[in-house]
Amino acid sequence: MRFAQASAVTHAQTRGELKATPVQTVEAVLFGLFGRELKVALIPMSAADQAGCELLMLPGGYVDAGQDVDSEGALKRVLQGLLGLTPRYVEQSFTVAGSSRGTGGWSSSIVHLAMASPESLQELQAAGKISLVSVLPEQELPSNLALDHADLIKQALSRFAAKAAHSSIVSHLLPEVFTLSDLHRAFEVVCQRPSNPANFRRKILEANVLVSADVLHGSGRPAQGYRFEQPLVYFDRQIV
Amino acid sequence: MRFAQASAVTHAQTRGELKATPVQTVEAVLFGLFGRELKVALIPMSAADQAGCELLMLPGGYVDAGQDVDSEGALKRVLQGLLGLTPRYVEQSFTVAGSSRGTGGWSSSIVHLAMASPESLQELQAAGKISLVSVLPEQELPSNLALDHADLIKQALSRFAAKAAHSSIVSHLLPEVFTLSDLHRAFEVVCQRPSNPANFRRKILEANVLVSADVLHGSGRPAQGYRFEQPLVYFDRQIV
DNA sequence: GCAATAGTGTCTTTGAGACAATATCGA
DNA sequence: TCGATATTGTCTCAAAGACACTATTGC
Repeated sequence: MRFAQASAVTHAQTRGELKATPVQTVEAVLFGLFGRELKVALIPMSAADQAGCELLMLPGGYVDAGQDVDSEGALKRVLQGLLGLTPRYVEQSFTVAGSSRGTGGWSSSIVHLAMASPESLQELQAAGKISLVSVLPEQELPSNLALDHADLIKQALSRFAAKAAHSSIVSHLLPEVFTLSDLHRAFEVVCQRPSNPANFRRKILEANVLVSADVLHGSGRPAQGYRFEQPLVYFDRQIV
Repeated sequence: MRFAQASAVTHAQTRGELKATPVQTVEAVLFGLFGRELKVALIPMSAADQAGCELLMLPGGYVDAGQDVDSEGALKRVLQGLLGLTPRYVEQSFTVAGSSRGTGGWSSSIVHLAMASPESLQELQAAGKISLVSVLPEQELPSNLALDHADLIKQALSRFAAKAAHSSIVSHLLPEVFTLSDLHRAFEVVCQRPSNPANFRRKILEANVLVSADVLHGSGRPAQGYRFEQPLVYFDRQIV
């Protein structure tokens, strides 16, 4: 449906009925953290669009110039409609625009970085609404991704990792209250780089951006729970 | 012209003749380095668009879905048509999209970071085609900027500074061959932060990304000329 | 007790910053 | 010669990393 319309516009335009009107979409690279695995939520492409094989694509849709006030608003509306999901976090990441993206004409996609709780994603997967695919280092993404969406995921992850290294953005992969071990694991997974727990602890505490919360009980010694004072803070130095 | 058309689309859409079709433009925040002053090139808004007073705006224009292959290509075409200028460097920076930008409806602008030689900019200014305004720290931008363009400049500069701190991107403000003092000055100006010449020299040379060129003669002791081996390299650490 | 995870202390290495000293040109 | 800028050397301090050690729970 989405991409069928894109080619329709192109046809119309070559016939001269319309001015060259770019198609504009918003897309989400929606991440969830499952233990040490970072996963991306993808939706099946509607049967109308594909030539037989089962293709996956990023959740997204058209901007509605009538009701959307900005791109993040547009994305939230689309995700709500598509999946009934309100992500824990959404931010505009980058735009990919051009006429050779396989959409049949000029199209412009504003790609967003989004995060949701593993519970909500697991539920959607159980309901058959999304597929969760791992984005591990070394490992290739599945080959049945539509258009340039594999590229978009890689780009989004790379920007996510860059921002994660010196900000608290990974916190949105975790519950409101978390342990330092949880936070450390999130940093390691997103930045794709191991680091020393003791040093991590020192650096993050010295940054003075965490406030203590309840003690959390797990499988070993109970750990101090923390929450971030602010939803997003930037550090002076790299944390991991 | 540009923004008049934007409202036309909105009118059409409220009358139901068109689907809600977002307007899409590309814009350049075009920087030039003049000694220790970083300046941005702005063009006068056409008389048709403004209500009397002289407004300035970023050079930019509509995407032409027929001939543009990507946003950087679109921007280069627009700058060539508007100013006869081919910038030394262009890269997509960020996108601003929404319905409350003063353009009379939903519009999406892909903002680019661009750089040109001071000579070419000076020439365009002499020909009355552009105004050059300084973007110094502390100092406010002029108040006669159209729409949200003052914001766009600030955002672009902030991203430029962030990227400049750990990459060689500022080199495009300089001639092909430059001295370490030149390069140091460019880093200081863009990152808006003074740094020690000796330490800068050590760090940039240890990065092993410069190759020696001819010796350059200035007003004191002649300096070794250098060029970058690659057009854009990322450093492990902050350079300034 | 043991397994498992949380948390502390400390040593070493590296890089950042300050700054003095020396070098080489043109006038 | 001097003024101006380039270039080198070295010292200090702070942050990063490695790693051994102790602490507290459940079983």
